Amino acid sequence: MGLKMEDVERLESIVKRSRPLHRGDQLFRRGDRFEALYVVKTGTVKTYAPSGEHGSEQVLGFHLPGELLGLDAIDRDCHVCSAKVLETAAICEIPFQRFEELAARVPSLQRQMYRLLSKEIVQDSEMLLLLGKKSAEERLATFLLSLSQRLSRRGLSPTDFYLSMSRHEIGSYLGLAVETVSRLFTRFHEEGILGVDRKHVRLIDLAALETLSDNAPSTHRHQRSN
Amino acid sequence: MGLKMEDVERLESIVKRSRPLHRGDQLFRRGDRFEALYVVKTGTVKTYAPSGEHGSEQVLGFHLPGELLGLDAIDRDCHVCSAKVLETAAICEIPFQRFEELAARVPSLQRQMYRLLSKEIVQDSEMLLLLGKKSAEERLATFLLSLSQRLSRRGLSPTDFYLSMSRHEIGSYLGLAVETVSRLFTRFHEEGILGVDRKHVRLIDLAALETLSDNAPSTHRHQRSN
DNA sequence: CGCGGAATTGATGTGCATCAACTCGGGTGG
DNA sequence: CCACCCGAGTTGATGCACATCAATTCCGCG
Repeated sequence: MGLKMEDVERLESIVKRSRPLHRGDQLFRRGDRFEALYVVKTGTVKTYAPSGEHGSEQVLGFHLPGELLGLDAIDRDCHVCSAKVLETAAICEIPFQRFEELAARVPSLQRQMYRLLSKEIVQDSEMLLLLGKKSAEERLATFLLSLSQRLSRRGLSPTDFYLSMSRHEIGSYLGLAVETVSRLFTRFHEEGILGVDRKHVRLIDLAALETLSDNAPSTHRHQRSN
Repeated sequence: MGLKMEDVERLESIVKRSRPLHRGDQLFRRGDRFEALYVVKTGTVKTYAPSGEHGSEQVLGFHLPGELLGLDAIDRDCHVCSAKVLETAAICEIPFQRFEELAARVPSLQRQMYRLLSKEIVQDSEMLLLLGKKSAEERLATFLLSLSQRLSRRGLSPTDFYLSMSRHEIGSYLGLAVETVSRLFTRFHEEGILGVDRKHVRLIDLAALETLSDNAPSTHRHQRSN
């Protein structure tokens, strides 16, 4: 992380460990006053925002162990999206007020915070590219690879994992209809790229996925060059 | 801004004013070492990243007077996108190293910086919603309204402005083909929502645009509920 | 065991990309 | 100052990727 041991300790001294949360629990809601940032220790959390008025929602992200959420709330001092637990989760809470005071005295922590915020921006812009230019196939491939990499970073299997989100949520996140997501899973399965059993996924042909993810001439597709 | 006068002065003391830049000039390129953040004083700048390998690009944003760019580079210490001047521009440069030192001593500046980074994240997530769920019509309406608001914030006319970007760039930014953008301009024009003459735009029916922007039943459209 | 939401699968429709001319304007050089 | 050119923009015709609609099927759970 680039932090000294003593700094890590100081950081930990202000962190609160929350009781375990369960599927469906809300971590925070759109409009809630901004109190703290959250770090996922185990489990999965999704962030989402309403879209239109007919109750539909846009999934903004999935947060796996080791990942931070709540950064959106700093600007207006209140959350602009909601966060819901998808899979029994342990979450740490970092009171922002106190964190800020600490950061002001610890340059390396400050730096780290800037980096995190910046990384978030970079990731969002990768997502813009995905939504703006990629085909359905490319999107799902990219999504699966992203999960794979993020899990492996935490020492979990990069090829064998559990999708704690529904097909519907995957679709919303990727800008696709549920049915399209379902069909793609089936197709990837048939093509021997992955094994699917309900919510368990086993990535078999990583190389193929990467090819699909970059630019995907499945048959001889029309490039969306825009 | 929420900064005291003296703090503003201290900030200004580290800012460099660059010579005027002209259409086509590069402010920075993907891969360039991260040195500074930039503030647009006048003119317009676009940020973009390559996409695929066939030379096409994804436009990531347009930066108007008063807006900041370069935040993406903090994370990896190098720029992950390129920035090009669209319209003769005056740009201020904020050396990040020195800014960071100053911010560590000025809490209000620190706070402001966090806010800016957070705001960027919020805006990106609004863009995700746009690209993930909105129709072509909604996208263009949203885009025009966004320009309108941002210009008026700077005291410029919110209803009468010049598009310094090409139709192609608008399309890339909104995830649409040039032709679609062109057709929409024509349609909005015919419907009396705006006046278009080449790159000059005059917003006539703001209310209509806002309706279109939120959710657009042009005829009796199919909701993309995802 | 039986209900209900999630997922799959198939049939159909459509919004927008793509392909293809054509026009327009602005710059260049004769 | 006009003829030419070339890239940007417009407009029309066509096709396709994916949404939408419509049944089933498949669990998970009370």
